Amino acid sequence: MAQGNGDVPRELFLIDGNSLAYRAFFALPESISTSDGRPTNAIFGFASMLVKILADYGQVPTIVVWDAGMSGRKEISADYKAQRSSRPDLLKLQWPHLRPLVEAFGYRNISVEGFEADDVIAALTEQAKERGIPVMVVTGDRDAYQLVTDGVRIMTTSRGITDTKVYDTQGVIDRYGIAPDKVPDFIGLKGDTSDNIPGVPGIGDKTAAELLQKFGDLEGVLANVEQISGAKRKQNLIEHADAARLSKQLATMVRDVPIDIDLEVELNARPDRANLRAVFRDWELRDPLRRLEEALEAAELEAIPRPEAQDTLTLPTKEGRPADVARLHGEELVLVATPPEVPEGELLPREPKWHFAAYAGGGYVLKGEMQDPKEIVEAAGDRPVIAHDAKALTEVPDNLIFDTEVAAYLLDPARRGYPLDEIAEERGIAVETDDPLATTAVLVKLVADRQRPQIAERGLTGLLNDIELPLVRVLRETEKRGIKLDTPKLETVSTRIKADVATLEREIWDLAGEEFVLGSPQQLGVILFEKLGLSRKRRGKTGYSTDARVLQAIRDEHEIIPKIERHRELSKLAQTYLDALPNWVGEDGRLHTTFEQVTAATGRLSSVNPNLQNIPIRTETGREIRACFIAEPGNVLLSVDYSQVELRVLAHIANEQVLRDIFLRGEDVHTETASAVFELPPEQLDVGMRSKAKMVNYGIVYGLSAYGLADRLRIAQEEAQEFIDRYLERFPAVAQFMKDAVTQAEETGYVSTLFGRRRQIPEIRARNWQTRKLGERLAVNTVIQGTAADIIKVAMVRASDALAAANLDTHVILQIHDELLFEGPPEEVEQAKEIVTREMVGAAEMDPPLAVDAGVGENWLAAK
DNA sequence: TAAGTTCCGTAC
DNA sequence: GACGTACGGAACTTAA
Repeated sequence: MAQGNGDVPRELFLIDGNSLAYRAFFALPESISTSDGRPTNAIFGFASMLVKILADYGQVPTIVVWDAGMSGRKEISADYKAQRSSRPDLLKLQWPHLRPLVEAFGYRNISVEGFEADDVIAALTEQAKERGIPVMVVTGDRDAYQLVTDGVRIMTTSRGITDTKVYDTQGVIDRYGIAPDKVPDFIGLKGDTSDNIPGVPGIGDKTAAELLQKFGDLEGVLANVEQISGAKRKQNLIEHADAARLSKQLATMVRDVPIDIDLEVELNARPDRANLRAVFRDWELRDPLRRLEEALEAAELEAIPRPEAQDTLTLPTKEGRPADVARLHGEELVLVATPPEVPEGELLPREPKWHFAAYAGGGYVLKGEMQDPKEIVEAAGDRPVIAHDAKALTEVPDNLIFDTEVAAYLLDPARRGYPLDEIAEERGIAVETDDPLATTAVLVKLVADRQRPQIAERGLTGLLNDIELPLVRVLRETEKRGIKLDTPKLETVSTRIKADVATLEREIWDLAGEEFVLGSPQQLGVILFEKLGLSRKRRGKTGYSTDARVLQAIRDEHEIIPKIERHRELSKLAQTYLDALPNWVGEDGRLHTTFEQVTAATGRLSSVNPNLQNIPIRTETGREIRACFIAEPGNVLLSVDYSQVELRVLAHIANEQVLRDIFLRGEDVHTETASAVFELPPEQLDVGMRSKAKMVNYGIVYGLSAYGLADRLRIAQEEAQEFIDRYLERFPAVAQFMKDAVTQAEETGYVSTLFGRRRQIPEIRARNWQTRKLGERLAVNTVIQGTAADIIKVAMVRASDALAAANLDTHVILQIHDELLFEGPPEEVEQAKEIVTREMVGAAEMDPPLAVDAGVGENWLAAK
């Protein structure tokens, strides 16, 4: 097996096939069988155990060893394993299928004529030890504890078949009170009923361990029998001394079995997935199959990043200036940079120095200091650049051809983060230099080389090159430009709102009869539901729920409730926006958010520090806050947002003609949906019908459930289900699309957007019903939300490019999922609007086509 | 005291 | 528990 220098080889699993098969057979009811009546309890248990090992330890090299004789023990004792000679019929039927099962896992079956499995295991363990390969012996036989030593562990099954325990040397001592090498002496004294080894009568676990601790080994015990207390025990030891010696002999594993096997070859086993699934299906091992799929997927994720060989790469570094990157030979230049450290207690160092490192694949890494990250980016010129989170360089290189963080995101968008050392380590990449930053530079190069084929295999190249990488620069420019906040206006709003909040607080305290922390749901719950005795609705994990829906439901029960609702609304706006936003204003009077490109699992962007994607608009006070986002004097804001982009995506992907026609006719989609579902002309619909239809439309996008819809529509679950059924009847292609998305997730483990973005959905194979249902919703929602995300990303790049190409001074300043906000001179806004509309509508060819609404204003509210 | 969790609410 | 994706503030809990 290929191993890196100094790497510990992977643990070799040696499984006692006979022991495991018997365990499985007796542990599970004989009623377990296939639908055509073939018994499968042993197969089920055996397979479950192998899956369990796969799940817990990954694709470990494994050899399953079978008995092929008695290792000469019958000659020693005619009674040895006497009761096992009659293998039950039901087990006999299953026996021939166990070896093929093992092979399907990619594991090796071994038996040596004339020898028992545990002796073969003992011999293999010796061989492995000589080669420094750690071993895990899997067996139900206690004899095998004698093999345990440094680098050799034992896994035993207890109660159920897959309920396992692992013992190392200390584990054996803790469990039995003796060292592993004394196990034969131990069994010699106490016997082993399962193997018909007699031992000494009256001596069990405790006494055997006690005697061995005192006298060392069996011979020591027998030699000192006079010192042993208890007349009966002494007599038994004397009378059964020879039986004890014989028992010890039987329990001692033979370690010199002649085996011709190349362990190095065995260490590379790989499961034959198709065959494995077929075998599991054939034996109708439904539950084990589900766990198998989970384990295979996990093993796969582990297997991809863990390549065969990876030695630690050691490289020298050279000090230099940014301009020296020109001397690095190699086409692609890796750039990394870290900002100046701010010393404790100081605001800024006197001479802020960035550190940089650059590497191009040659014999050394360039490292050095600079005043500004621009220096290194400028020095790179138009040379192809690779980085990990290029946006963090503050200046995006002209020719960014790869970004390891973005690539890692495309490969697995549902992860929480992509630290370089983590994604390198997963790929078995190790680098050493004399400088951490230089090491980072080399890691980026090696990781990129690993990721490129993975990106290509999964069809993600276009998404990366045409969408995500160009977007990096656009996002960075958008962040830099920022958006102006009308701080004085925000201040006046803030003063007024805070006064209102204070007034409300006093009024609420008066009504409650005591002062309490209004912001504490816990305290509020006590006041409302215990002191005032209002009707309790839902309970959370920790107490009463006091959320907006609960408050609304009990609004008429007490005059305190509307005040609390109002207080909630205003205090929320005050602390989240009015208080927080001014602190983020830069020296230029503008807010500069950071767009996270590798955070949302669906492909959406997110916005942090501050989050400018959740600025209020729905309530009146919220709209006042939104109006504080303004254009620079002399400029205007242009807001262009997609109209019903997700439902259009749904109509397109699902190929749903009825829904498509609604858009083609240009009608209001929710009204038309209501009309279709309620079978009424639009003019006969009441307001409630449209809002219900709207909720169902959104529900579909989110992966509708009857419960969720019932909850939101405040109707019975049955009624909600009926409503959904009618909807899906009217839009049958939508129903089909949902099924297809779920099926794809089940079969492949992931779903894809229109642009090929992938998201793994492990939830779909969960054992837990709730989690599986969640997986189904994720499958549906990710396709729609993800495709919409792809589209606006394309639009953002296209619009930005087109505005620049037209020499306009209008620039994008925010992206809010389905909306792009621009700022520019009023005299060019009409042209800008045309360009942006054209580019957004043209971002994807769809049927129905994309459509946008545009607005212009001095502030964001007015522009919407 | 710091870090993590829960609840809640804002956006799309 | 409970229809998707986010971020974040405050209260509260737990660890050190």
